[in-house]
Amino acid sequence: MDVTPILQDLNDAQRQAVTAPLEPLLVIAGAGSGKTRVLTHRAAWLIDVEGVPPQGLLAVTFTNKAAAEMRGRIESLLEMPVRHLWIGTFHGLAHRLLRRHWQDAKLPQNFQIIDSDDQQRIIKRMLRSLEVDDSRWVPREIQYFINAQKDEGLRPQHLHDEGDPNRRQFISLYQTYQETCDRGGLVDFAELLLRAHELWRDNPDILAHYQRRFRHLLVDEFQDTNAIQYAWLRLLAGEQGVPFVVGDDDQSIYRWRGARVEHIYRFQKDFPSAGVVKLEQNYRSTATILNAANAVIANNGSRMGKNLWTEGAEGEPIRVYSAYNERDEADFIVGRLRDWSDQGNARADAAVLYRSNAQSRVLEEGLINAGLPYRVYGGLRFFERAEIKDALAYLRLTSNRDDDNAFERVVNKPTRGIGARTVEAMRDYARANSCSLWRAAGAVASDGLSGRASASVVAFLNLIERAARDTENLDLHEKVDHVIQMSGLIDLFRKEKGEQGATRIENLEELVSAARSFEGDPADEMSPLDAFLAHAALESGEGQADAWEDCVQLMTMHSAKGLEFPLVFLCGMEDGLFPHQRSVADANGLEEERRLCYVGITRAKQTLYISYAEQRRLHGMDRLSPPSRFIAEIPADYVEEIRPRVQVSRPVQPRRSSRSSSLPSNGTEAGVHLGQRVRHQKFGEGVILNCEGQGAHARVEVNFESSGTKWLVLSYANLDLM
DNA sequence: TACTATTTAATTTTT
DNA sequence: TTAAATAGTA
Repeated sequence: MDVTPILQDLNDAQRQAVTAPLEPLLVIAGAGSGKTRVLTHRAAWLIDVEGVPPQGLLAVTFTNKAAAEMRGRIESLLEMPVRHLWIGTFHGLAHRLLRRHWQDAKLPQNFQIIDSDDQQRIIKRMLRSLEVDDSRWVPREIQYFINAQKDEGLRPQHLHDEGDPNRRQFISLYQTYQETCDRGGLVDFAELLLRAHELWRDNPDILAHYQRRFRHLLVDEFQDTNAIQYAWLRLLAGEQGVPFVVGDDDQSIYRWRGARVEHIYRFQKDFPSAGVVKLEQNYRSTATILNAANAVIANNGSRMGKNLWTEGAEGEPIRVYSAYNERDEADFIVGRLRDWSDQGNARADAAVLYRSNAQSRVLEEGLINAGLPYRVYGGLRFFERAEIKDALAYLRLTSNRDDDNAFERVVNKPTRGIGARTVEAMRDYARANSCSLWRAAGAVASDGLSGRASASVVAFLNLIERAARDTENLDLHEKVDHVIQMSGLIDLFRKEKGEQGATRIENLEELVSAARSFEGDPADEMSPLDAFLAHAALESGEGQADAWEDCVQLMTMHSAKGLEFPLVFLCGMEDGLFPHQRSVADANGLEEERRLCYVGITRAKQTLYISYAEQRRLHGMDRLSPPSRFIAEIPADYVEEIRPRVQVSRPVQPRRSSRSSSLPSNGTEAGVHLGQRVRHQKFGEGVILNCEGQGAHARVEVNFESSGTKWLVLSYANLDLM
């Protein structure tokens, strides 16, 4: 056996991990240290060298993208397709199990997956039907509570109110929510994991079967596992299993979503024979960037401890820009991006990272003005679009009449004379007889509604029945197409004014072609339609968007995890924004923010800019905030300040001071500072954004309220201070 | 039922 | 500021 292809191009630590004995192993993989490479080469090693059959291997990731990438890389290493290899997300694999063992999992065979949007609708509907005040019991909070419990593996019966009436209400709502889902055969994301765990826990023979089959477990992003995912892995590993887990405790940024970095520390206790390998050699960034990242993260306590290093060059210093305000910051970034692009670099190699999505706005404005193409990550995904969810709701109804969620969504869309009143009557009936809305609709239509309303309801019921019958034997994409045609959605969107409607119709067409290219797993015992619906819920459709023009990448630091760019901007680096106000209160929160900063810094390969604004307009209010404390944690040796920090003075109380003095025409001294309000004879009022030069050549950049930003020579401009 | 006014709240997000 | 959700009106 020639093991060269598997082992060549691996460094010592990587090779140690890949060729480790068949014992549990924890790999601490720093940013850019070849994590995916180790994972995929290990898989190839197990199959090719250790003789593990591909079906004996289970690989788990968090995103579909990571799963697809892993499969692709393993296949190209082994130079063959590995169909029997189970690679997937926790949710995808759990789903697969539940489909196979739906009876033992106590689910109806045609159970359907709901996303968090559906989940929230169900909760709102439940509150309304229970007549619970939704301003006191906020749907979002209830949703969060329910998911948090499920993430911990807890059912309502495991919870105690502890004498707290508030908590009692939450628990009771959780209970009701679960009953609603069970009645409709609906499974939310957390439920997939919880059910899959219970399936194994309560059925030792099934568990034993999978334990025998999957001796080798490969886990990616191990620091992001939540309690139920970890419990699931442990069950599967049992006594004989060989988990190979890869993670980085310094990149754990999803605690608020239930992820517990502690699992990394716990792993060695739960698997005493486990070895540990640290990957610290970085192949991505310059030494300067790595040193900065190391220095920042060193301020966190409770780490495994790790120090990234590189054989590469020291590189450029990190440039820190102190902007006057967010517009100035955007101007600066756009200027650099334009230079980058003008120098012949790919725009897609540049990324602007920020803490919160709202920050993209100013940047976008700047980029539009400069005519630089850009792409903002993190909008609605394909399958989350309203029109797509409408169409899917029709499809769901044809597959499962009892899906109340789908029923409510489209019963009057397009409007067909089934108003709030009628729906209310159906809800009442459904509640009184604990049946689905579908059955309630049938009952109410024949007795209890006005003739007109009744006719409308019957027409709707017939429409769905007819859609189901007519498309029964059609191929999936024809079925999707037909149901969309029959639904009347196309006409509805055609009437919509503006481009919106046209876009929606295009998206519906796209849905048909998504169905055409969809290939379900023939091993699954699901109808192609159910498989497609599950696919739509589990893969929100990131890959749907194709072929982007070469453009600058805008995204949050969270969504940048796992990516890398030659040129990176970290912007909005101000205390209160980053670290975020809501996180600074407790030490855990602050440490997570610091890890996020570590993630941000380590995205950069060559050039890193950090910027902050002295003054920022947030929620319509101007706020002054100090630079992020994380900036000060970067040793000065690695930093080059582009413009020294300028102190912005708080605006004088009466905003318009009556005494305005003329500027001295001979220089930048006395009274000219960034943020100073000035008035120009022609351009009106504005704010100084920038100054440059001295004496007769001194110039200032002023942002005028009515005429935009301009550079003016001080000695000619005759500005009045205000 | 559709459009308009008012209110409210505002990290991060994958499945 | 602004986007979304709700309440009120034609």
